Amino acid sequence: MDVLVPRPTKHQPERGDARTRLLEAARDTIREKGFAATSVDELCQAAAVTKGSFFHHFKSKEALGVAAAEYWAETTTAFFAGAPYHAPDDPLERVLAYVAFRKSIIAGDLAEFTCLVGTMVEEVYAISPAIREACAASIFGHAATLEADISAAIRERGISSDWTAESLARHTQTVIQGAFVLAKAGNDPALAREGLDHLDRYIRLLFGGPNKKKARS
Amino acid sequence: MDVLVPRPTKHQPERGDARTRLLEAARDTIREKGFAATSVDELCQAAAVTKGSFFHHFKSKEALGVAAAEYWAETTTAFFAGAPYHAPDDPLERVLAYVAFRKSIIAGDLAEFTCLVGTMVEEVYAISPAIREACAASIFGHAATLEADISAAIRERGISSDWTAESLARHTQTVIQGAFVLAKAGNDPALAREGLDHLDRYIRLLFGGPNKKKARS
DNA sequence: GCTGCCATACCGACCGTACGGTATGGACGT
DNA sequence: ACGTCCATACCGTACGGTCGGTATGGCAGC
Repeated sequence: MDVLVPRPTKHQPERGDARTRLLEAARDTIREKGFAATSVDELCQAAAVTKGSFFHHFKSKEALGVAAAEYWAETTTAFFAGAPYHAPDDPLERVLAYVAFRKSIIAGDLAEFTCLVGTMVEEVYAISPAIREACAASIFGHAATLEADISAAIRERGISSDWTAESLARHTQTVIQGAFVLAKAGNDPALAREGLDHLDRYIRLLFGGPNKKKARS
Repeated sequence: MDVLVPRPTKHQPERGDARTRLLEAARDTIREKGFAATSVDELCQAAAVTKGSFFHHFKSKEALGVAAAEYWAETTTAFFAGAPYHAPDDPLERVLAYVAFRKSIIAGDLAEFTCLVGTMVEEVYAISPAIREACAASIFGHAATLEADISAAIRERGISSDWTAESLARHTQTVIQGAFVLAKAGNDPALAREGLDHLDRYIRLLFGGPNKKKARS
């Protein structure tokens, strides 16, 4: 339990520097135990760095929280940009493929698929505006990546809607975040997948469900 | 599964007994700062009791968390049982009235309308099974109160569904919990109301397609 | 190419305090 | 007289944060 990773002593070790290791440890530990219940010492141990190193890279625990949220935003952006749901030609199919993809990655331990920034913002929204804003940037930034496809789907299908692409994009995140809460409460990932099924059904109904005629404009 | 009933004392009848005051302080403080970031001393100060009194009523901070979740379940059950959304004769109207009611109480400060057990379970699901289960009982117990109306609506409208009343009832809580997460991230209650609008639209679509928005009846 | 110098990265002992929890005893109703 | 309820004083420790220090690598001057 003592030795985890041989510490690279070079200055530019490929993605293996102490700062990154701390951010990864923060990501994993905070997702499991929450921000407040995660101690600096614990993070240092998990990342195999010392406290001196921690406070060299982050001026406070709160700063680590902000950096962790930003790191989360960066890594998830890259992850979803490279995901296969962008393949379909039809924009609505891309949106539905996104939902299916989100559902497909809900597996294994809860802390492996739940959302770091959703977890963090629940507990620190009132006590740390800096962390709250970093979490908001991650969530709403990710939601924004769906807007183009939703807008294109609205246009292509000639839907007349009393809702906007922006609003539906946000709602996907609402359902996903809520699905994680119920999965945690019930300690069952299937509860999260269930929420995604309803989201899929909702989107299909919005874009011409059984009783809806497609009105080509 | 019986729950200890807080008994009134004659000691300081005007303020309620210490146990109840502590539970109310816990409800308010934990909703704002989270469970881990709320200290026992802080709770004692807010409830105007001493630490001796705290540990007389609760054997540990974790036990207080469990009791707070149970207290939340009791008070919210009573609150929703007395709410006006049960009035309509039509079961579907009752379900929609529930959603509208949930939307209507989203106002003011975030900590005034967000869900204690949803907040708590996000941060303690992995470290306190007891609290997690108490939160689960509150969430899923509340969801279950919607099942009868949803089932009746399915029966009455004669729709064939590939989803169950139980599942849709849970989904209402998924959307509500997720709506709170986004509202906290964006620091804006309107984000929560937006989620409820989508939920309303989804339920209407499920029960017979493009019903226009309910005219004020 | 060695030397001196500096910035960055990292180390680990240490500090003040605030934390959860305990021990003990008194007030009060029954 | 006894159990419930509450108050005060206190304890051990784990917390976030500090500080003096070392190791490494880049670079300029010569």
